Amino acid sequence: MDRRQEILEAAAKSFSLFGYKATTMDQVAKIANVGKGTIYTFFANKEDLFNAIVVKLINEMRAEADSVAVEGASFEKNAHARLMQMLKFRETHQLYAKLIDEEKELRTPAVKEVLETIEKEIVSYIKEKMEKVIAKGELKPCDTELVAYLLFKSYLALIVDWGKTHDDELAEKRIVELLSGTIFKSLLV
Amino acid sequence: MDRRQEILEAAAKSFSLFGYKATTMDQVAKIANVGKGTIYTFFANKEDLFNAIVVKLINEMRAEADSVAVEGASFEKNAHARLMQMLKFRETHQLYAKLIDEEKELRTPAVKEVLETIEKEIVSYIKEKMEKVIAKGELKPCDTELVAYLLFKSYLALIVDWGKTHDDELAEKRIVELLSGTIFKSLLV
DNA sequence: ATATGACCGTAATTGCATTTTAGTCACTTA
DNA sequence: TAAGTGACTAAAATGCAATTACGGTCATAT
Repeated sequence: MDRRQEILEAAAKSFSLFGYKATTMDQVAKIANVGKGTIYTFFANKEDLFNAIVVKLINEMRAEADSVAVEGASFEKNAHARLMQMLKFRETHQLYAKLIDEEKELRTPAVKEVLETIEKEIVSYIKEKMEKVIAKGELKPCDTELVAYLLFKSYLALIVDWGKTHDDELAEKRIVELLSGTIFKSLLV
Repeated sequence: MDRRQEILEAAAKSFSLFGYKATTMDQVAKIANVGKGTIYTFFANKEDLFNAIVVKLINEMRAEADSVAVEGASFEKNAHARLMQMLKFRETHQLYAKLIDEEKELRTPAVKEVLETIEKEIVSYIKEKMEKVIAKGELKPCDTELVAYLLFKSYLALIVDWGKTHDDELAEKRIVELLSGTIFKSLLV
């Protein structure tokens, strides 16, 4: 079997299980059943290998977000479903969850960078979907970059941050009512 | 002069200059020109002394936020001015800025707690102002707790977070246009 | 009655020896 | 002879013992 692929799978497994810092190149080589030197014929260094794994993660996330959208549903419904799915992905996806934990506990710089990349990806994903819907005339034209950013940050605040400083989680219904009545409403034509 | 007051001033000075962790009780005693034991006749422990200082900080912040509001101006105008002022206060106020830095660098638990307290204070301050304006009939009744939280988090995202992952800061005008057209608009009767 | 600072146990820090790790490269293998 | 390997190296991380620094107390002083 293709050595590059074996290495990618081994690395994905190890990063998911132990995080970036605690994954060693020897470890990956052993899991992939290749010599350590072989890894360096495909990837420039550890970070390069890591980034390749993260590209896969981003694709999986996009696929999952796409899978919950419904053809013909309103922008609000689909954007909500997509954002909720991506935030769920943060906790569900073993590697993503591990990286968030590592960023909080270890402050590994490579991990911080990668998490920022993923968040930027989420924002541009939302922006992209918004622009499609604007082109269809369902939404008013607007500062899509900023609105997408605001939407993402709002969901992050309500779904993730709220729980950290309050005893009870927010009910999804309460969130929908809030955002439906404020941000989403104002975007309609 | 009143010993309690001397201690408070010395502590404020030291916390502002060196942060929570790097401030020692011996240090405070020396600056205040009292014996260390004297501090403990007024404050149960270091954290208790720290909290007393933070209460002062919160009052200063409220005062500054109140000072930029204009009698008779719209909720949007005043809320914007107040939130901008409080976010400026985060960077301007020596102690507040020091604590944010210490939380980022050192992760001192007492500092984390205190920063959460301050943020909760900001949210309830906004909530309080909102409810007054709703009582006057200028705004629709709504989930004030959540809207205040959303407003605060939105400003934090646009003013503070944006700059961390983008090269350029957001122009205040662009922010006003975004929020005016989305959240604020939807709150009007 | 109030204030003090020497004192105590614990936690943090320092300096150093040891181990681990990313990345290389001379050598092997097919 | 092109592709693959793992012993090797320099640098970084870790573990550890000795030392220092700190929050809080309390017997004594004012």
